[in-house]
Amino acid sequence: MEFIVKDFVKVMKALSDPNRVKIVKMLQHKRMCVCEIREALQIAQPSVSKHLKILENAGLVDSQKDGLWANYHLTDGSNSPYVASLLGNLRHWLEDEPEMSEIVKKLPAIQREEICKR
Amino acid sequence: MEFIVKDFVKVMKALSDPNRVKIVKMLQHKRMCVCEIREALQIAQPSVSKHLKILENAGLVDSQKDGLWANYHLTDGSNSPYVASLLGNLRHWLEDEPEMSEIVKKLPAIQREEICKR
DNA sequence: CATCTATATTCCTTTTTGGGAATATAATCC
DNA sequence: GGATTATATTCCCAAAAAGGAATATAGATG
Repeated sequence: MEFIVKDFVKVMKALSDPNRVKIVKMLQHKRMCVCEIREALQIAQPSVSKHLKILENAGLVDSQKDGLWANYHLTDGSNSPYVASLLGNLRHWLEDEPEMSEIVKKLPAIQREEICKR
Repeated sequence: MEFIVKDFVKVMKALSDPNRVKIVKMLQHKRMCVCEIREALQIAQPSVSKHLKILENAGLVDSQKDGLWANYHLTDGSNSPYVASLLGNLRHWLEDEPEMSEIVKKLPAIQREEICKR
């Protein structure tokens, strides 16, 4: 498999938005559905869907349908060395960052059943 | 030193443009002035200067004035773990990529003295 | 089948980005 | 000092990106 500049740029672009970086960091902790992410980031649902699509196209995340819900999770990066490396590094990068810590702290309180239905 | 999401995003953004990635890859081979980069990429001089500024602000490159010339070179990445990691990986990433190989092949022929004066 | 709900898509607006022409700046050379 | 030259900056335009409201879609449930 041949990787070209465009593939690399696609991964960099995917990670060059604060909200998308936050999504990746959150998914390190648990798989999440769109409305959970929406609640954590406090942005509109279509925006979340679009961010997820960009991350998916870059090979960073994948999703699994479960009834009405779409559960998003990080990939193993086996399809791209850039994805593998970045996801690996992001395990420790930004781990103690204030903005991230705050969101991660909120995660356990975000329960799908209580948040959706809106 | 504390690194926040914004610092990470700045590095990703800097590397999310094909021309800037090419500049980084070229600088792995030799320090270059603006007009040499301009010749290699075939884009206008102000565009080169602006790309270099973005790379510089992200901590990826630095420059040294030498008379009229500004010699740009890669940093050692000691100011940011993200820069260090990415510059390290980019030593081997895209190394045999067709678009990159072509540019690198042209590098030796690009001589400052013959190219400038335009 | 009608309704509800989670997500995706479309559409529109605002902001950001990349590009180049023109201009400014600073160093060199006569 | 005046001309030349390499680079930086400004300005403007076109394309891309991010955001949300509205809408479409698909699965679940009565």
